[in-house]
Amino acid sequence: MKKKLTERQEKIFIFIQEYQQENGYPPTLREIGKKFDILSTFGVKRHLEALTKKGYLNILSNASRGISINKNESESLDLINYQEVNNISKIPIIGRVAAGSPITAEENVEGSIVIDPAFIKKDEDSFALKVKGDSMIEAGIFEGDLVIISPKAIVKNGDMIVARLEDEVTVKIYENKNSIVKLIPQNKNYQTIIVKNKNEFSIVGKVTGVVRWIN
Amino acid sequence: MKKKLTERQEKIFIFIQEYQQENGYPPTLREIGKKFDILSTFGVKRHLEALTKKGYLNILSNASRGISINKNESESLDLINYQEVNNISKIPIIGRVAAGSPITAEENVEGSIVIDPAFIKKDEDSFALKVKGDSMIEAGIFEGDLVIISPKAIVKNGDMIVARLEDEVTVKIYENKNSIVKLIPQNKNYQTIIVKNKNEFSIVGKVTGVVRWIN
DNA sequence: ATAAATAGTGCTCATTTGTTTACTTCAAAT
DNA sequence: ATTTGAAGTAAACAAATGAGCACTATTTAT
Repeated sequence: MKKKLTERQEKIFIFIQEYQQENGYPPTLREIGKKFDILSTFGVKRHLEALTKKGYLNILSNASRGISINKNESESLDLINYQEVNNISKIPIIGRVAAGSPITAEENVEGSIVIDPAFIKKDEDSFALKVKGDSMIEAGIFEGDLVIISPKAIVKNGDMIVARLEDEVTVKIYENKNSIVKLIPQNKNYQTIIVKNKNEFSIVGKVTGVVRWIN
Repeated sequence: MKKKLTERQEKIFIFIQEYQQENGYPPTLREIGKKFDILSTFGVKRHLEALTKKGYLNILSNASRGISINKNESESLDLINYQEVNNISKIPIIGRVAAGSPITAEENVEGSIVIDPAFIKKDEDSFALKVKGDSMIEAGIFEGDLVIISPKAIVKNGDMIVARLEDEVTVKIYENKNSIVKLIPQNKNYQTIIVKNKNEFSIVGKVTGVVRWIN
C-alpha cells in the first residue's frame, strides 16, 4: 500500500515521471533541484529517500540517475508476478478499478494470463487490463479485449497507452507537443482529450499487446 | 529509413533496450563494456556513436546514462524467435503454408505462444496463424496479428473461421444457408466469396482468440 | 594493394553526480 | 513549551562516468 505524499513530494514525483517519459532516462539530483529551486543536492536527496521509503521509487546507490519508478507498489502483486511456471511469465489481469485505488491493488486482480517469455521482453511488471468502452475500435481494440501494459516502457508520441485521468483509466493514443498532452481516441464518435491539470493525469503504461478471446 | 547495423552493433543495441526495460534507466559505457568484454570506454563510445549516426539512439553529451532509444518506426529487429521446450498449453504459430501441405506440418511452425489453460478450454489441437492481409480489419484483426484456431470447435453461422480455398488459407466470417457457403470478409474493399467447388474448400478451424504484439 | 570502415586497448583528464556533515527555518503535534 | 518532521543551505568529498588521444588489428570494399 502506498503511503500518502506531501504536496512537495508529489510534485517532485510527478516531475520525475515526466522527465523519464520525455527523455528516456531519469533526472539527476541537481536537475530536480534546479526545477524546484532547491540549491542543495541534499535537500533533493531527502525527498527521494522519502519517496523510496513510501514505495514510489527505487534508488540504486552511487549510480548516477539511478532512479526507477515503482509502479507495482503492493507487495501482494509481487507474489503474483513471481509465480513463474517453467520460466513463463504469468501476467495478472486487472478488472474493475475502484476509484482512487492503486491500479494494481490485489483486489482488482481477476485472473492471469500466461505469455511466452519470447514475446514479452523481460518486463516482469507487465499486467493486463480488460477494456471497457469502444473508444479504440478503429485501432482494433474492442470491449472485453485484454490490453497488456508495460509500465516501464518509454512512451513516445503516437504510442497507445493506458492513462489515468483523475480516477478514470482509459486506453488512448498519446501525444505530447510543446508540453500539451493530448489523449486521442480511435473512434470518430469520441473527442480528443487535452490534459489541463497534469496533477490529475498520469501514464500507467504503454500498451504492448492485445489479446481477445472469442466465446 | 534506418541503416543496417553490424552484428556487434545490433547486439549492443538490443542489450541497451533490455537494460532500459529492466531497470528504468539506460546503462553506462562501462556497464555496456563489461557485458561485451570491451575494456575501454572508448570502444563502447564509438559503438554508440555508430548507433546514433544510424538513427537508433540519441545521446546527450556529458550526461551520464544519457542514452535514449529512438523508436521512430518499424523496428523489425526480431529478437524474438527462439523456441523453448515446455509442455504447458503451448500453441504453435504457423507461418507460411506451402501449397497442398497439411497446415500443421512441422516445417510450417514459426514459433509458439503459451496460453493460460484457464482461457483455452483444453483444446490441445489449437494453433495460431499469423494474419496476412487486411480483409478483417473491421473485425479488429490486423496484419501481423495472431489468430488462435480451434480445429475441433463446432462452427456456426456468423463465426469467424479459418478456411482453406484451394491452396489459400484465409480468415473470414462463415455463413451456410441452404447449403450455399459464403465467406464474408470484414472490409468494405473486399467481396464476399461464394464457395462453388466444395472439393477445394475446407474449414480449418474456428477462430477462438486474437493476439497482437505492439513493438 | 590500398584505403576505409569496424573493433579494440590503455591511459589520462574533466565533469557529472551522489554522499555526507553541520546548521537553519517553519509549522504542526504532543 | 517542547518536540518532531518536513524542507532547505553550504561546503567539502569521493565515486561514477563520459571524452579524448595514440596506437593496433581485422575485415571489407575499391
